Amino acid sequence: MTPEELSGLVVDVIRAAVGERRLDLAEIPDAVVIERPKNRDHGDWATTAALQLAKQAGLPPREVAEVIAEGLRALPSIASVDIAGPGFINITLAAGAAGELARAIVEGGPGFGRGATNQGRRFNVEFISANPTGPLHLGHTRWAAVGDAIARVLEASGAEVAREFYVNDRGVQMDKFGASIMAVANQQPVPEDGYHGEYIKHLAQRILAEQPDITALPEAEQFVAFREAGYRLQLAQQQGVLDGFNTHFDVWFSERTLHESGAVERAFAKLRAQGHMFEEEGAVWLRTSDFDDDKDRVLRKSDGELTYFASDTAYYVDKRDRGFDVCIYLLGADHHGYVNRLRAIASCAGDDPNINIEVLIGQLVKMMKGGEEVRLSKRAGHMITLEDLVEEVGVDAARYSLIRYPVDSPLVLDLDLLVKRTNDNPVFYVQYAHARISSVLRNAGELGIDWRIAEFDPAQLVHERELELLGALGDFSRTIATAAELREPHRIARYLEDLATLYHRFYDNCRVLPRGDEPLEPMHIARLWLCAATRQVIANGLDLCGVSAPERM
RNA sequence: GCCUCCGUAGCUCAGGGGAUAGAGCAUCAGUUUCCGGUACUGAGGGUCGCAGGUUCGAAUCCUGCCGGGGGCGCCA
Repeated sequence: MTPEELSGLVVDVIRAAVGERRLDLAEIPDAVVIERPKNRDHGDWATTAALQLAKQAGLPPREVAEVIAEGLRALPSIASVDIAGPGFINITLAAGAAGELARAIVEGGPGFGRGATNQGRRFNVEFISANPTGPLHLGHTRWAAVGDAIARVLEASGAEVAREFYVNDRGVQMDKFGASIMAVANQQPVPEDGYHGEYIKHLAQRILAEQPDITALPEAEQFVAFREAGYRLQLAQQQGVLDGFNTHFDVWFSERTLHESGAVERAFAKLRAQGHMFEEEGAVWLRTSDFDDDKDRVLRKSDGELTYFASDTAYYVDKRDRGFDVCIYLLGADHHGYVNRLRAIASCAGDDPNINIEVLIGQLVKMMKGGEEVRLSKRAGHMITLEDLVEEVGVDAARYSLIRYPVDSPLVLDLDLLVKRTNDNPVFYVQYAHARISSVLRNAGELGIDWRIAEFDPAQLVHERELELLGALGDFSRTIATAAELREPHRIARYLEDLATLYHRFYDNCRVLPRGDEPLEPMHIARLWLCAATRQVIANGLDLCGVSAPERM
């Protein structure tokens, strides 16, 4: 039985009790909270329904619990019900009912655990959005992993999701970038405020190889040619690297197209109609201070130039025009000052900033190697890039370790640890469990055991370790739903680590395959189903992290 | 000055108002005729930064302080 099914049973019992006037409730809940008790002595599952409903029922929680417990005890799939503490209801399932979950998981396959809490909602998840003026650094790498995982988790909750990368291909930084490449190509010193990385030299060399006559162009033309060629090459570099990082964007949105397509004018028209635009000192402003922002923002400077803020504004309006219900932004902590102004944009556009826009702020990433912090600097020559990290630890370890912490906690990656193939390294611990199960199932095949077509008797699963494992498996759906709702994919990783531990404990105590010349018993088949179910959940969970589930390692 | 994040075991960190606050590492002590020991079992280790408040109940929510990271001024 899945916890969702159990929740349904509890609701049925409550409804019946209300019908018989044993409970007096104005409103019967659609579902109740079903949790695994921390202490296994308390049974398979627990619900706080009585505590939640006591006030409404006008009864002490324990009396409400007694009514619910009585109804549950009459059900054949429930072995026993206890009331504890202030009114917890602890439930132990009948032998076969708990084990049926393994069948549901195996039959559910890759789709097991998915939910519908976000069915029908369209999300735009924007992340990284680096300038196309250099390689992606470690901060970008965190967003690549986390943003993609958030998108995956949202999809698993039924949502339609677009992953979007905003390309800042307009403005001063692009010009500095172009000027830097041109300077190097002409063997001149790079401007003081330009880009100095080694990659600038490589870009210059490639462009010179492709366009040998480029330095013969007049300076103004040459500058544009270098800038555009560098842009094309650098963007392609970022795209290739992200592709290799298992992060695939649906939309690469160029800031230039925002201006060329008339999106800026459309956005301005909308904001003007909403009544939040005004002119002062020759500049055009958005009155964001009408909302949470601490001051008004300039859209068009007095010299006629559009500000970066104007692009942000038009971009948001454009996303909403494209039909997204919720626009999620992932920004680094160094951009946290943008939160209020972004939310104010939504408000000025007539949207609800608590519904249509979400800005997630992530703390920055540090990296340790040999006990020393490696400093990051986009402008400096010594830059730690996504490729550097992947080269050292691989895509799986990189993604997993970036995902397994809440984004609002600062992250320190210990490279020396991440290359270890031991269980200090959580991704190996989880992947190892998957490989170990795969091995057991392979061995079953070699013994001629086809557990899939053999009859599965779930009542065979009665060992304490088996029930523990089943309980954890049953928590997977709720973990996904919570991770999606809170935009916290790290919960998936933590869940997988707990699940792996419980699998190892089961494996240590419960022999799965018949030994030597032992006959094949129904218990063996049942345990193989449990193994297969566990492997499926681990694989599904790793997929939500964008991490591979190896059958051998 | 204002904003924001953090403060939980020796270390790195989980813990969306619920039962005795958890995990990994580290330390110490154990476990294997045969399915992957890259595993498992046990022990020690805590005024959950401090003080108030909200309520049946607070590590969790609110306020104030202390300590630390980061940010903010027609810049991109």
